[in-house]
Amino acid sequence: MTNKVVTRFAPSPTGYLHIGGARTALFSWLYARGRGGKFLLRIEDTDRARHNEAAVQVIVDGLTLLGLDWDGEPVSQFSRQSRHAEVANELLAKGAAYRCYMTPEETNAAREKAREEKTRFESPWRDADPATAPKDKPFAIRFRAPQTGQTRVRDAVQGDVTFPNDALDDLIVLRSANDGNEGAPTYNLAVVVDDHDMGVTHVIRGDDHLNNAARQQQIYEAMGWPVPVFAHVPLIHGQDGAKLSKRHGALGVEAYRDDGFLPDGLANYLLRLGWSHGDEEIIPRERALEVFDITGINKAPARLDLEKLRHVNAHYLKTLSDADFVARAAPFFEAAGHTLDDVTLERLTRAAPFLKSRCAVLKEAPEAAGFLLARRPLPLAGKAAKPLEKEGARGHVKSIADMLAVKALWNDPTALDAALKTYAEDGGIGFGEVGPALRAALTGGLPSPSLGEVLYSLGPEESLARLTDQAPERG
RNA sequence: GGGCCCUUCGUCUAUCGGUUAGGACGUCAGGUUUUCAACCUGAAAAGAGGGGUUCGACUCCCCUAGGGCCUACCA
Repeated sequence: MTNKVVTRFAPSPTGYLHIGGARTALFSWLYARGRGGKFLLRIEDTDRARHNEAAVQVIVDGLTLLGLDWDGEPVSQFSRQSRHAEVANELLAKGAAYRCYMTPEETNAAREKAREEKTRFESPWRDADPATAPKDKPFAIRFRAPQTGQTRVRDAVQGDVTFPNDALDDLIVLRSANDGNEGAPTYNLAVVVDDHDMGVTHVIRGDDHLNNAARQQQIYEAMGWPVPVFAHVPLIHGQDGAKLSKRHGALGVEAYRDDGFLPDGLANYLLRLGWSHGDEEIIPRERALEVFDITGINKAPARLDLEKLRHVNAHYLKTLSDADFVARAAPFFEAAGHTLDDVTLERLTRAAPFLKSRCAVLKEAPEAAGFLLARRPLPLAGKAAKPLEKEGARGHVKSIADMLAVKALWNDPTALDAALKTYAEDGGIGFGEVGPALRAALTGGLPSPSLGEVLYSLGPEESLARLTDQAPERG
């Protein structure tokens, strides 16, 4: 028996993998994997209405997209109902819980009254003589929580947090027939039972669960189970400081992928959001596995900053090999309406170094590759055509086309650049006399890399054709 | 209403009582330059407010203000 770290990610299936959830999943994954431990996935679908295969698939896809893997099959909380009921009955047998026969109306009234009188909500059945229990009325099982004193949660992020017990009333642990879900556990029971049964040692989750931790701890104690280490990480907020919601833009990680963010870029950004390791900004996965620790997590919520995300992503884009970059960008070209035949693919691969430096996200690649994708004859309107209207410009274009047609340097952009420089020098003219005209002829004025790279990317056939298109009319 | 948490440049953050309060994104200025980027250099930019404790507080304590979470037979 070792003290292996076991963490888990336990999202509620909402139809997308929330970016905040993705971050806590990343934290949990890093913490476990960085220590040779296990990372588990559990779906919180205690509520029957939430039990939905499609929503589970979305979460699985989202985690996979981020490069996170988990041990074993995802556990559905829904499938563990009988075990939850078993524990609820054990609690009952121990006297740590009791049957509560209150109707919804009675509960509401009592709750309201307690609030008005600033007292703890109490069920009359807590201390009722079991003999007086009705025979055929529906009942829920309520946890018998301590009425006085306090509960202290030791949190690895938040520190010690103590709650007055009179603020923690007796929660229902197993639902009654008054609810459509008779015999189903409630969240707080299910998490405790599942985390215990799954051997979870570190519960890393959003701090919206900090209050629940106190109630859950009471259940652990009532069952005599060891309490895991809690680490409640702050939620992610939008640019305006309010909790991240739909009006702030994309919530699901899928949306970020669709915008062309890389898994590593997204993960690095998310990692640094609310967690830091000195002045390190670029922390690749391997490094993260090495240095991530709960102690670096901040207590304050962080705001999502798209610009910084783009910057980090741009960095990872540059680390991709040319072929990998093109392969990943391909779907974005298709989506932009470009058909990628072999010739185009080859040109894109040759232009990859330029494209990588110019895009922050893959979605921008088609626009950056505009000069490659343009069809002859290139439209040259207004400003773009100007360099070619200069005295002698078209003549130079023609001469250079002739020169390049016989030179065998098409596999080396720097050699191509050098050849152009040499042409200018030999002619005793400044490069400014020929450069702009060449660029206009080759790219139509679209953003492009150095001329040598333009020629190299386009290849001899297309390059010479574009140049010849702009040669002076032979009359 | 009650319980709990949070508060350093616009944003993410460093600082673990003594620093010219550091870094990154963004912004601005300059450089490079055959276009657009990239890149390089530099600049502006912060301790919410008020009380304490201390020789000395961003750092420790209290109050105020602002923000957030929870307060379900939701998760």
